[in-house]
Amino acid sequence: MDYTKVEEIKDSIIIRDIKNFDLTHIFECGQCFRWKRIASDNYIGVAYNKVIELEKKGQDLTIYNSNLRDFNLIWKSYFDLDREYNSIKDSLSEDQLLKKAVEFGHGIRILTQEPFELIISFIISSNNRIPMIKKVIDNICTRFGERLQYKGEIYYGFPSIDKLHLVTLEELKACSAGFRAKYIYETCKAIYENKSSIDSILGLTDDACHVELQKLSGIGPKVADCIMLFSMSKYSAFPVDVWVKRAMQNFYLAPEVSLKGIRIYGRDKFGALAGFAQQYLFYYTRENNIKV
DNA sequence: TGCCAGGAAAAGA
DNA sequence: TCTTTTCCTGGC
Repeated sequence: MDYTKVEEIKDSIIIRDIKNFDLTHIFECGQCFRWKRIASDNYIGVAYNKVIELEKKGQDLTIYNSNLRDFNLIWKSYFDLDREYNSIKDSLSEDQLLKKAVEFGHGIRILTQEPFELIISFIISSNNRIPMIKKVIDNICTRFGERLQYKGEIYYGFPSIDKLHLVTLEELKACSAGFRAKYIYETCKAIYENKSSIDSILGLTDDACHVELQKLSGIGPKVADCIMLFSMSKYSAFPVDVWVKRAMQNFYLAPEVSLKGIRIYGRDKFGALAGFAQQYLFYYTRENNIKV
């Protein structure tokens, strides 16, 4: 457990002595798209149809617009607070490059986000840049999500499958999804018609989950790895995007090794902690703009 | 204007 | 099975 205690104080909760927790590291490491930076120690975002505001002061984290019930039900697992990141970091730091990456992104935590939201979000991420991904997701939420309020501002939750499967291909295109609109449309249909049940995918082993996710339209190896890592607690996933590819080819492998080969090597090298290793590597190489 | 970034699907070898 | 081409959008 990476905190000592939780207190509820009128519409907010305070988590004391929180360890391995940095808002910037968590929200800027490419795993989520719906958090808005107010300041380095202050973010507002929407998850599980709730708006919350986070503020980190010293070693304490305050979650505004929440309560103890939601903390136990949602936020404790969302922020992966029961996990001791020190042991993960110590283990990964035996590798010299990883040691640097871990020091750089010392406050990263892997979130447990909503699987359906992540399936759609990472379909949108394919061949797409982060600002554009955020814009498309925002368009979808604004048009089809539940309307929420906080401090007089309007926010929108991510639409449920019950809502999104009714949306037409044209409406999805109008959200600037481009060629991915068709993938979203088809995947929503498949999930809604229960050809592919999210709950049953959740129960699979990591390898079976990776295979099963790729049966959905618009999901290949990288997107499947992201979904299982960021929403299904399957930590042997090793998403290989252009940044991780650069890092791996630069520091561990020959330049001609394929994406598939890089994934196999990463999972073999880092085992059950591959997903954590990938996150530290991704954040380190992207923030430092390490290319070649 | 043209070119680039960014993964999956479909076509080709 | 592996490799190449096409898809869409915003920014330079």
